[in-house]
Amino acid sequence: MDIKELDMNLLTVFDALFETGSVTMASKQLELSQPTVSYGLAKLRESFNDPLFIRIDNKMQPTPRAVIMAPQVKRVLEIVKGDLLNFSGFDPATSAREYTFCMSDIGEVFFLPPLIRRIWQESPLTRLRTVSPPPSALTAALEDGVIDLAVGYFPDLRKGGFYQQQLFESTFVCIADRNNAGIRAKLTLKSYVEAAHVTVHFEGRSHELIDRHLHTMKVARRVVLTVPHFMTLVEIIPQTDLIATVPNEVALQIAKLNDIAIYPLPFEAPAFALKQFWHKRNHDDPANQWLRNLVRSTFQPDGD
DNA sequence: AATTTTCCCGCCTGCACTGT
DNA sequence: ACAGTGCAGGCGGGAAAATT
Repeated sequence: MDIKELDMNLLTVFDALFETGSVTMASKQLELSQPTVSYGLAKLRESFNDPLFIRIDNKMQPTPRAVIMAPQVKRVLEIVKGDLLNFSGFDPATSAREYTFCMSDIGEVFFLPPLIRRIWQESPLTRLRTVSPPPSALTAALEDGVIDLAVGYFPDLRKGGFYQQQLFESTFVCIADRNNAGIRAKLTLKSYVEAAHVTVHFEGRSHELIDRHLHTMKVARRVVLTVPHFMTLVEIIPQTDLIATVPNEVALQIAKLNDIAIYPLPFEAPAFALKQFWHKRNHDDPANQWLRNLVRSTFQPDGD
């Protein structure tokens, strides 16, 4: 017999009949009508080409074939009930899944170390990968499931079908060499305007925020160098008189790696939100939910 | 070409009844 | 008293048609 010809629901009828020895009792146990169980028994008889249960007085006695089948049927039902229907889908302790994050280079430096610690505490077999696709490709990569989570500043992710959650708010500061000739103790608007600037044009586009802000303030700065990575600043700043306007977290990371000075901007700097983004296809995925909760609790000020 | 909608057929169920 | 059968109604699945 082909498995397609067997109605799996009939196995529960078989099991109830074997346990109760009665069509009526089996129908009560299964919450079906008595004729339904009788019809089910007829189908079982046809499927297995055996009477299976024979009425002797007022009891349905199993045939030798039914006696052999009974423990096998029970095992199948236990597998379905226990392993298939109670499938929670994800256990961080045993999961060996690989997750792909989208982050800027400084995002990797800032977000990854604490995140890796938390992830491996709960899920030691998990593997991680970070990528920095261009903004035009990020949407498709999240949609296609190539990227599980984007963490940082991604103003281009405005299309429908995405969820986002704010982690914290950041603003800008200025970094410069401690012995920068143009700055003494405090950064003034005059020295800011007169200084030579290095800017970072990376895919995350946070630089556009400060550019727009300076434009509305009608403040012109002299940009003499543009680089694609924040990490370049680690070596450039201490070796030149260039200054850079960067997110606060970037400045703190760079200051850890080289001896640089951090100054508040001589004007009110715009704030911007660092968020995590995910596509709706991953919204209900238990593994992605676990990952998002971990990111949230690691970086949200009121997270646990 | 893929997805959604519609329609039809077959199966399941409950009721009523007969058989054991 | 309980198993089994026939019948009618309702529902679901699959195929075909329509739509995007």
